[in-house]
Amino acid sequence: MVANFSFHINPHLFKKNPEESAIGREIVSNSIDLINNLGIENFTFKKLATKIQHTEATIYRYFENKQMLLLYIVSWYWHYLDFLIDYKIQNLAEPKQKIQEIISILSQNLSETKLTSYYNMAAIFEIVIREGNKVYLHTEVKEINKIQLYKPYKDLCEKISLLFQTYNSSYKFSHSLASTLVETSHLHIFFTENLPRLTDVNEENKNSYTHHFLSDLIFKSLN
Amino acid sequence: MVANFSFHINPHLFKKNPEESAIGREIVSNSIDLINNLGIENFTFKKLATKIQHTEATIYRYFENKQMLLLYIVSWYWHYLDFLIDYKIQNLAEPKQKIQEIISILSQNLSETKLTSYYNMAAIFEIVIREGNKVYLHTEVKEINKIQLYKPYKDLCEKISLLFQTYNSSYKFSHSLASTLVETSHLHIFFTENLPRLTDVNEENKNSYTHHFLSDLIFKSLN
DNA sequence: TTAATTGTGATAGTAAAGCTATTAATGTAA
DNA sequence: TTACATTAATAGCTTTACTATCACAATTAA
Repeated sequence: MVANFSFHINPHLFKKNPEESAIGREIVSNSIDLINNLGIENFTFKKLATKIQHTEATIYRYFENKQMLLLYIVSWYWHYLDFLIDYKIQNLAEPKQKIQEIISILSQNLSETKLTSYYNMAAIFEIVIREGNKVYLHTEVKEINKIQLYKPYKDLCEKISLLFQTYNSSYKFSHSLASTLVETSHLHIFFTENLPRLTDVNEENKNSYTHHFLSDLIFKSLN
Repeated sequence: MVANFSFHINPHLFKKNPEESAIGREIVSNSIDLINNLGIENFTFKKLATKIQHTEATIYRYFENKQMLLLYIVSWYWHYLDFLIDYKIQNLAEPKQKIQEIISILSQNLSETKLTSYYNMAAIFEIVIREGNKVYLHTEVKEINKIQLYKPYKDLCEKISLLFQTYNSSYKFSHSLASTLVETSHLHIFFTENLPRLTDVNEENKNSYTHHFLSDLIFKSLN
């Protein structure tokens, strides 16, 4: 399926809406590739400017700094996930099936769950896994939270949390379990690839490992 | 209890061992306060140099860059945790009690579990919670892993994992559960403080919340 | 005792990163 | 046609990140 996603993005994320001009779209789309290749620490607006044949100052007209651009990309992912979850579970009858589907999406059995878009989705996933929690793990978290920039993440957790409640209304930690599911899925995809001794992955179970672990974790908590 | 911890720190972490000179100890001890106050992104060797009345170049004689200094601090914490766990569980008979004790330590019911040291322990904890996973969430993770700089973290997970196995030998994800326990404890301490809607914390359960959630998560997984 | 060696921190840089004030060009409205 | 507003480019500045070299003191060697 090919769709043109357009989510309501919090205007505090940018100085000028990058969706509304060709240069803006070039900035976002090329930054996704560049951040993925270099990592956010080595990524600079200068390098991006060179890549898209414009000047640094032009990029500063759209984004306050590279951290805001990263948050823009990660926000886009949160909205995308929210949308994808709705899309995937709408025809499933049982809460259990819906939860299983969410776990599948987060474990990235990608071929089946991916929706394509204008952006390089594989690069966005890698960015979110490696850089995602840097958008809140810093000293300005409270100020950024005040202007609602983490709302899409909270909404996503709220959605998953409600499903958990539907499945087992006596469970006391549904929000925590939802955020833990999202965070643990990202970390585990990173660990299985880079630090496998922090997991129990091996050659045989490689493809399904993260999915199995997350299913075990979530359903044992909920039952 | 007051103790003078001295762990075997991997020599790749520094250019010159900071434990072996007064200036080296000043560098580490003051960097802990400064990184805690500024965050690793705003922390610079120049600011640290000003604080300790020496030059930037002096600091560069000890540490390659601020990321290595952060990894030094986080490594110190991993060793400390490993030591503290041994110290706290040695007199406990049952695996269940031992696991409960580890969860207590990680939930930071601090007053009881803290061992004091030359360094500002409260600052180290805050650094680990906010900056800890930045030491591996980057593009050079594989090179750093090759020179064994994550070994103390892996050893810590191995220790916790073995306890899980003793408690329930049929559980298949003991390493994953160990790393998830450590990571989730850090994230949840951060969330309850800064992004409470990602959890189910409230005014009444505030103090014990993280501990309850982690206990529920771990023992349901293991039973 | 003097000369050579070694280990230390200080000085003084450079290149890149991060950001901004000003100017120039283009499009729109009166 | 002129005034105004929007947008990008130019050129800069400050800070960060890092390094080459120097100076000094302690140690050792002749």
